[in-house]
Amino acid sequence: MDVFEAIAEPSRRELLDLLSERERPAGELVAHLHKLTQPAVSRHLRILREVGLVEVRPDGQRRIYALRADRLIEIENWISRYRRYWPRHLDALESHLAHNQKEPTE
Amino acid sequence: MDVFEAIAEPSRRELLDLLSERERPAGELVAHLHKLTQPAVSRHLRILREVGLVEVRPDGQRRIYALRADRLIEIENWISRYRRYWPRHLDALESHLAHNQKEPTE
DNA sequence: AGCGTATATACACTTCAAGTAATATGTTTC
DNA sequence: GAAACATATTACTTGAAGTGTATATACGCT
Repeated sequence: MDVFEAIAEPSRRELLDLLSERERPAGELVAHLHKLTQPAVSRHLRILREVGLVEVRPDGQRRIYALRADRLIEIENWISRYRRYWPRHLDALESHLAHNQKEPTE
Repeated sequence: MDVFEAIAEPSRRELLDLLSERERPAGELVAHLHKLTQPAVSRHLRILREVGLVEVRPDGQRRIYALRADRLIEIENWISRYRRYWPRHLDALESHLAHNQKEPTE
């Protein structure tokens, strides 16, 4: 699985978003992704680790996960060539962001 | 299927890259993606159309496909929050780009 | 109308991703 | 050492996603 496939799954993007705030133990991540069971989250974390998007270190019984954003540059790499299509969308982007933040999440 | 899932498949990214240069008829796209059969390319084009990343217009027997980059902003949206992790990677990014362009494509 | 071309769709199949329950493994606490 | 805790892995089911082949459909030309 590559970086693009890794982020295609919404749960893994959510994990990355959580870790972009700060490193967290696995259990905390499980608590946030309440739509999934603990084994499901564990599997997603494993995929992210294998792809190189997170790293983990033991802390007693716990496993502390941290973001490792280096390979996300591959996404940046690819998407950057499309930026020229929306030079006037920056305002729209901000509106878009505001709109998303207001919408309720089902 | 959403935008992230759409670009997870390398063939579809390749199609988008080709169309970012200029609009092209379906047959030209098939000719470029020689790893896939014509029906396989047609299915990928259909997925891209359904997700809203390309649009098509008839031109006699041919179908002319064009990029529609608006929804790629969702990728930009998401990846932008990770930019802060590589402030010093811009040079590395350029090196990375150069390296990729030199590598032979299998 | 028939034929050729361009391209979309149907069908059959394979692979594997995603989920859960159960279980295994390692660490800590008592 | 047993029990509790934290979390990874296994086994299994389901369904999605990918492919090639065959075929259908639309258009152009004669």
